[in-house]
Amino acid sequence: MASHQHSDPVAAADIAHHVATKLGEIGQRFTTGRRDIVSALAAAQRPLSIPEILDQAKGLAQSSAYRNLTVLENAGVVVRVITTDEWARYELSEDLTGHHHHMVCSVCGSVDDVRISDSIEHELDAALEKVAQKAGFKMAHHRLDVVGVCKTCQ
Amino acid sequence: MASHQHSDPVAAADIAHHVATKLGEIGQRFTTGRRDIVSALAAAQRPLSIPEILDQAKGLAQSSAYRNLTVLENAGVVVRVITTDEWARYELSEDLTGHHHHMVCSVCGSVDDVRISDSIEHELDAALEKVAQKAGFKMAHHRLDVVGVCKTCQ
DNA sequence: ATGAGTGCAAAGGCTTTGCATTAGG
DNA sequence: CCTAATGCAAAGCCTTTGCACTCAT
Repeated sequence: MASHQHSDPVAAADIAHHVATKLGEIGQRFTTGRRDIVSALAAAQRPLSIPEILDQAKGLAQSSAYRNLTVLENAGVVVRVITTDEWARYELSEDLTGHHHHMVCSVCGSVDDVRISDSIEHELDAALEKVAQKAGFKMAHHRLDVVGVCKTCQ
Repeated sequence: MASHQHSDPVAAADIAHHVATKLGEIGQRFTTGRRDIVSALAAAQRPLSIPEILDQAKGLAQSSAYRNLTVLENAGVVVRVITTDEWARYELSEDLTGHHHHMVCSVCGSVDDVRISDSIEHELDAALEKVAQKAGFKMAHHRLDVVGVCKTCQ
């Protein structure tokens, strides 16, 4: 067993298989449109907005993108990410990418992934669990963002 | 000087004065509508949605609420909070409330304030600053949420 | 064949904006 | 008085939904 470590990300090559399985579990097909979306997200290594996804999944209707992302979210392979941005962003779930956080640029709205040490994650979770319990709140997970100005916007 | 400690919150009684000053700095008046909004936010001790604000600032038009919140945000006394919720929430800036985080209920969307120890905040900032620098990102601050299920929804 | 998936266009819902009116200094 | 602030209603913008068509099983 991997001790207190978070579960490891799925290897890139196995993502498609993993997604197909998860979709199958809720009676959904792994169609071309969904395959394109997952590929775009897997390649990006950061949360993508709908326009960005549509750029890479040429031929996919905007409404289908929204619908498919909802299906993928229900299947547990995609997560809707909230930023200061006007529009929603999506990324593969941490089952596939591993636990990480985001750096959000307050100027251009871009978002990149970052990871911090397990020891700090662990301490943080312990501290949050403590205050959550005190409030009768059942913690599922935490969300941590670095807000600032990206390299390009400085 | 208060060492590494984050700046202290402004006493409740002084909030109005502080807000008036900040508004004055950008050439804005502290009108009745704005006073009502600030009072509602100060009393709530948690981020409020526009509907919640309008409930307490009776007589204020929705459009005025949006406009005033934008003005207050520009004055640096109000912050727009991002949650999983469909609608925006607003709270007084940390200048007034002190540094804190949020517990977001994934069922009903409610949000409550939480605070964790300065030592962990400090460690966290150090770790985030490190990864940010490595990416050429200029960190302004961090944002941390506990996501889970609130007392009421369990 | 037969229902899921897709595209297109229209509808929704929160937020923003235009314009005439009101009020604070 | 004179400009900022407000209310009301219309417009915007991202997102969702309806409906007919297509594709895979």
